Amino acid sequence: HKGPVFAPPYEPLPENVKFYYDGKVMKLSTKAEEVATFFAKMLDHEYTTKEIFRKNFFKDWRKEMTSEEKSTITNLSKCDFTHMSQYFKAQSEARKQMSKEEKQKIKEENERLLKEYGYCVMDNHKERIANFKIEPPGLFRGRGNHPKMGMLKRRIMPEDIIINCSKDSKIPAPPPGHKWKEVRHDNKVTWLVSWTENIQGSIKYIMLNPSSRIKGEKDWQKYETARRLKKCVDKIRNQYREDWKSKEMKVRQRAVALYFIDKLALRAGNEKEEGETADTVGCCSLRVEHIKLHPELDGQEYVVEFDFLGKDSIRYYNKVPVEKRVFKNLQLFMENKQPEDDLFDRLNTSILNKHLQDLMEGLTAKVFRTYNASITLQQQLKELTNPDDNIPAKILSYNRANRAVAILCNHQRAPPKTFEKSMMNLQSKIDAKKEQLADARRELKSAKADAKVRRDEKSKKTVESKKKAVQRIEEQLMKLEVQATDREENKQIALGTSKLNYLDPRISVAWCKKWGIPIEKIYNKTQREKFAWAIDMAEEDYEF
DNA sequence: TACGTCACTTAGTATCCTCGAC
DNA sequence: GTCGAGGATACTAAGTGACGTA
Repeated sequence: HKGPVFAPPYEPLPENVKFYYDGKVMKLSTKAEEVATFFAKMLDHEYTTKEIFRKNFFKDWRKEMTSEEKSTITNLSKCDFTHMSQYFKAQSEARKQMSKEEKQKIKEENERLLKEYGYCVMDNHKERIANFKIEPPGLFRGRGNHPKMGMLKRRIMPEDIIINCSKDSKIPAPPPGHKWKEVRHDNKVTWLVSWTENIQGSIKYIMLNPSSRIKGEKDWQKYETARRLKKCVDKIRNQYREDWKSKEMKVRQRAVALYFIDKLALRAGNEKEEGETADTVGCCSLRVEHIKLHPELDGQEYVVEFDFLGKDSIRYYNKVPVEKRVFKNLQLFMENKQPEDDLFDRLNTSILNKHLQDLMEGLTAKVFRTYNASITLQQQLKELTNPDDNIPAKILSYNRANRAVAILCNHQRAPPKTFEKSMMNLQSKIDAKKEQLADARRELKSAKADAKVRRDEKSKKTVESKKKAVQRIEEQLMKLEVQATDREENKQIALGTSKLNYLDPRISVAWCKKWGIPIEKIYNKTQREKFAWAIDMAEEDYEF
């Protein structure tokens, strides 16, 4: 491979773009100016109003200032970035207004870059690289209530980069005047380039595209492990139900946690360093404050109410009736504890996974998510597909099955910004269609009356054609209404994540083959590339 | 067993691009 | 031909889990 593509160097602002401090123009040093532009570019974002963001930003910004600047600029509220912000807005507007030729030129440059840096050769195969561009400097945007939001993500230099390539290959050349941090030849790992990021101190990697052999094989293995779980899941379920009665607290907690992971598809819940990241939890890290026990709720017995922030600070809210034994155990686990105490104080993911390893080779907590997602898709497809339906209706059924999985896995999205508007557009289409239908019905009625009087062939024919028109409009109306329901149901649900990461693609391929649905209706180009192995492999009788 | 490091998968959002309606 | 909605893609954060060491 040719190594990474670095972020373009900073281009100082034109002289006429001003920064003001305390109402007065101030010329910033290049370094300080660059960081200021990061903030200016985000000025419209809610982030820049948040106390933590501002504090972190200001602290890191000051580190980039000259001592003179440092002594002048002491208060972020006195900084005026609006002129800079306007400049960037104008720039992006200008970019949109560019001529076709200019746009074409940029496109060609991108293609050239992709051609040169976007591929590597692994085991004699040319493979696409996923992210060959190094992340540019900017302000860290954590998700949720992140304590480090606003910190400066520093610029990555060749001197930060570790190159991994085979011994006998041509070693990528660093940019002129620079050196790599290290060149190594480790064929036990899949990454080509790595560097350490300065916010969390974690390592970032450049790896291959999902279409590559190495990723595809891994993906396939993942689903094979989930299929092995299918064979022993009944035994495991019986086992944990037995364990609810165990004399040992640790075993009981393990069994209840596993029940949640299995039934609700919760994530494992590794421990996190406090204060380093947003406060989110998974199953093993649930705290007492995250659940409420209702001996009875809305006519159901033994209901557990979950309310916590999971990965990416996405809220998990669910009221679940559980078995009496689970309920009693939870009461026991919560005895004499504070809200901020761990629910499963004798348990962590390492203990749980060691136990799972004993039950089945290669079994870990996350396998349950894959298994339950895929098995749900298969069942739902069986249930929802109506053989007599046409292709669009069958695809709707597929989406419904997909949605059931997304709900199980709690895959959410922010409602699209244009959602209300597009919903209103659709509604006005529906209203118009309804009026059209009323008109058509009226016409039909008068045609019928007319035919009764005249009793001739011509008026009979008119009745028939008016009848057909009504039918057609009714169908169109129904379609629109289905579309509206579909969109409404999808408002806050993201289907993509489960499709890409949890659903054995062979189930979908088999379903397409069985019902004569073109695979392109289910998977777009990228997805077909990623799932090429499954499209090759699965026949219509494939069973997960 | 606690802890840190490392490698890899999973995740939502921002931005780009395409295609159909007008 | 223009415009905007929505799908595709790019981006990178945030998880999981293995492993080595004390």
